[in-house]
Amino acid sequence: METRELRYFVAVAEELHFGRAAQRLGMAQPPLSRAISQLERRLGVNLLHRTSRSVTLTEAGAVLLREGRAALGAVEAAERRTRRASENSGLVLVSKAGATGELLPKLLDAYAAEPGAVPIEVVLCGAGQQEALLRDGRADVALLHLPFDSTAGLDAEELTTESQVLVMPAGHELSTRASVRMSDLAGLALPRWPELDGTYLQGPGPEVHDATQLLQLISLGRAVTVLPESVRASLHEGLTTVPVLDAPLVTTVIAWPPHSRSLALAGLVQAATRL
Amino acid sequence: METRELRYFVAVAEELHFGRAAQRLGMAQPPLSRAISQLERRLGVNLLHRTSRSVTLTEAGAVLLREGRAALGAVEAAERRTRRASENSGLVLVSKAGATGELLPKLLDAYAAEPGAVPIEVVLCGAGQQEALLRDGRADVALLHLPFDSTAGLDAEELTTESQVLVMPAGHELSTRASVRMSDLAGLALPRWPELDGTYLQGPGPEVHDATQLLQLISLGRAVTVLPESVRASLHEGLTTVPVLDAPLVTTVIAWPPHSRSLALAGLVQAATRL
DNA sequence: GCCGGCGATACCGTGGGGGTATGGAAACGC
DNA sequence: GCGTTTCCATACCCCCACGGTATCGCCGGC
Repeated sequence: METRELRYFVAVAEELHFGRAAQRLGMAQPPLSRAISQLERRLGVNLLHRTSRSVTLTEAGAVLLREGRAALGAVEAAERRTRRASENSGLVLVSKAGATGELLPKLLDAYAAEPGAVPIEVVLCGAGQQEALLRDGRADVALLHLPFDSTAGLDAEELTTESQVLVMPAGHELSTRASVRMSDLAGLALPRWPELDGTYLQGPGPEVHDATQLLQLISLGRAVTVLPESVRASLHEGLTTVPVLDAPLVTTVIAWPPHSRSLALAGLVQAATRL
Repeated sequence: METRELRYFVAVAEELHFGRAAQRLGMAQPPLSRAISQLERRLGVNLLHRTSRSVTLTEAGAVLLREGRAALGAVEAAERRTRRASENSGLVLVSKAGATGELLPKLLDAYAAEPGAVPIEVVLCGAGQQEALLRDGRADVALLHLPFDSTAGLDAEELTTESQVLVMPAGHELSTRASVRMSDLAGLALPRWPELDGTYLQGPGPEVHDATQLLQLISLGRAVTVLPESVRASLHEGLTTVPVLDAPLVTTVIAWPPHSRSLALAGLVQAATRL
């Protein structure tokens, strides 16, 4: 199977529409139709249920969509990492915007002080994006927060564990409490984070994709939220916190794609675990 | 990058010889040369140091070899899993030959008794091969033994933990001891297992690649070894064991590629964790 | 200095990937 | 019910790029 065929199939499977998929791929619809049928014939597998009115995935098609995306990611990663290896341009570290508190600057300082340190480029992204960046080679190493992020398919080392606090505007009704429990938060407008596929579940509460955005919404009184206690270091005026006793503990880990330990990466991980 | 180009590069990088690589690929040498230079030009990266006498990898080339193999594995996996999904032919479970004792039959029985169980094909392979089989889609789920195998890049659930015993012929000088320590084994002919790349380190002791082979060598008095205590259930006459007090504990885990939880796989994992 | 080995270059033929035009089936409007 | 629209498949054509053969250029060994 060629990556070209995979790209074609993924486009069709995502659009469920040959015309739009062809447009997205910058080609005409007939060759795309032909390419997909050829792929099906070569695999000996029906990937799509077609009527002249609609296209849907077969079970095998769904498998190829999932596995094909991963394979395309791996190919892209190979390409990007090769390019970067030739430029010798250090490491790319990705973290959620606004979610690392003091840890990230401390890590960067500690690592930079090591002999043989390479430049570290820091990329901040929205929630749930780090894994995709690692997977397709746009990043080499990530700071993740369990249990929100998943380390599935990654190597990881634990760095810190912390409890969580409720973040709210200073005048909020719960702000005078010494502590709260999750049950006290029932009915409050907790923000909704994107799912793995980038969409949002239905529900009350605003849709957010990074911490800055979220904190601003809280300042405006449009939301409250539960976050790791380290955010207290970076709160503006007008926001206050109280501990949430029974919120899950948050573990910050440093994670990287398996089998891609360069010397530089090993040094960074070592510096991180020594913090 | 097309998978064809990747296959070409991997062949050349492994052979370090255009002629042999071309032969392996079933093509003539000139188009291969051209394809590789095109790849280098398109990537904007030098992958090979060439003299008219020899070919070696550049640093970037080494990265592309590593990442390219993984990417090709992912593409193959996509293809195989798609085919298998269309035939609806159950799951393929891989384990080291002779290393699972009672656990494997118990797991298969327990799972088969569940409603909606699919057929499980069992593949037994040599040490250190399971990960490759999972990676390229020839298997869906594996039984691994920590700390010998690695779960890097896989999802896993722990099943059992056990201590290790020394396995030796009945008349062996240590067979009368109630227990031994690792230091007692210094100088004995411990067998050598293959490394991740399938080669063997230099050293005394025979080269082995599965437990059956190993037990036979022990019967012949050509080796002794340290294995998880569950092997005692499957030892023939003439072999005996004593506990090794300070050998690392062995954890058996069930592992699968991340993000490939089919319903059938989820059922199998659940059955395994309930054992 | 000649030969042998190896990678690069030159040149050619063909298959397949991509384009346009059109067919054909199904849903929708009136 | 018939025209219209929508959307995938088919028919046909063109051209590029992939692969093959022949040959060159370089280098090391006998």
